[in-house]
Amino acid sequence: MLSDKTVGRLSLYRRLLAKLQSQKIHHVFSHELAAIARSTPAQVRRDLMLIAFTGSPAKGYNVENLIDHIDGVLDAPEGQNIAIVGIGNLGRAIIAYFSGRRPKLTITAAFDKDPEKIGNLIHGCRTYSIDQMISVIHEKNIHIVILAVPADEAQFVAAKLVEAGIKGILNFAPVPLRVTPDVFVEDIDVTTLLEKTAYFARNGKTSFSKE
Amino acid sequence: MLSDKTVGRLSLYRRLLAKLQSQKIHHVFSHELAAIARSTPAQVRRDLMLIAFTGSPAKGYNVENLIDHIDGVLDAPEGQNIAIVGIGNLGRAIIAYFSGRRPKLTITAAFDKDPEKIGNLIHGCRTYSIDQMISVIHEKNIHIVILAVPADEAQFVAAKLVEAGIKGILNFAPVPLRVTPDVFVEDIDVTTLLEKTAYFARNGKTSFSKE
DNA sequence: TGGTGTGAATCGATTCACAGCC
DNA sequence: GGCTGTGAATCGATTCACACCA
Repeated sequence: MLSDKTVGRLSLYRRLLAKLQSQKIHHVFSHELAAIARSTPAQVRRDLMLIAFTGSPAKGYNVENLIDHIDGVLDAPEGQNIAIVGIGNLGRAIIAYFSGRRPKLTITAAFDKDPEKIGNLIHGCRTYSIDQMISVIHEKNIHIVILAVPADEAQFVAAKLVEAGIKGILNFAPVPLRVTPDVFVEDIDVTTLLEKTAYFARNGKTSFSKE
Repeated sequence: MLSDKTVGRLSLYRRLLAKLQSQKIHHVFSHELAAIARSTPAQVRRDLMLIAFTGSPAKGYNVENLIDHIDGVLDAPEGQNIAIVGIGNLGRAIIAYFSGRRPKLTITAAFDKDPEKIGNLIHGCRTYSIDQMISVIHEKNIHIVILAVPADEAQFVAAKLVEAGIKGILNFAPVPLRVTPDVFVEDIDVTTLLEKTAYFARNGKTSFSKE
């Protein structure tokens, strides 16, 4: 299985390669891809080696083929449906941002506890009551959820999601979720990330210095 | 200098300790803190060792003292002002979220290019034109910026921020920023994180399994 | 010559394991 | 007995360095 870090970089490479493709660039060397991805040539070559993609010393890597190859690794051929819970500013921002961005990942349902919001369409995505969550998740064959609710509701919702058979949670709530071990949780803890930024800005850690 | 990972965990510990404090819990053992932080006892003890905080075998760590000690490591005593660029749904969500949350980190200015938004107050934070950015950043002594603009504007704004002498950027734009090496950049790449969640949800990586 | 693919070396972070203490 | 503090061992990720190729 690929490591967390490698999967993250592959996702980034794919996005940068799509940009190159739109500029009619058809081949790229590891040092070129590394430069735009803020990585190193050796890292790029290692990552591509791990997914068994090969280039040629003469022309480097073929952009189209590499995109297709990464698609083959990262995407489910049949696509994956996603739900989002919590339709505040953050939830709306996320729906707007993802609408139409990744063809194989579609946000197909939104949930909120506010009765005012039930039935609303946001970028074509319908809002349901949290009470309907488990049945809608089953109906729509959803296995991944974006959790964008306040901290004090996160664990309650997470428990329901586990009950509904969810396999992955992208968690924006600043709370370490307790879930069964078969569920993958990716935390986005904005407070911590801001505190880290403040700490390193103040203590002069640069993107390059090692100490 | 503390590592990135350690700083992140200290920020999390502090938040969890504040919760314990509000529950009138005054001492905590490394295995207890580890359990609520989803970490390990050895990791907790190592992190606290790195900031030279000591506990006692009999009672564990004193919650109040540890919070104060982490404050001393992470916070600037005089506080740090923060600006945010880009007042869409995401920008508003972030301002609302941080308003009053960390006393030593205050969002004191917002910037947007939309003339409609200039002058608005959002949770007490005034919106300025991007044209005024450099001078306002100097006036308000801001060294940290949250970047929440669309991908195609991010590099342009980042260049201006570097020019303004910013030392840290929390970057929500899905673009690897090119900045001078004295600037610390923390990326929050939601697309990549969602793709990672989808990949591991599909391939059955659990929070515990190692393979 | 200047790139790829990759075993080996290195580096950093985590975990083990145990001495010392209450 | 069960905890802390920490040197040593381990593990995982990155980087080096070089054989091989066009």
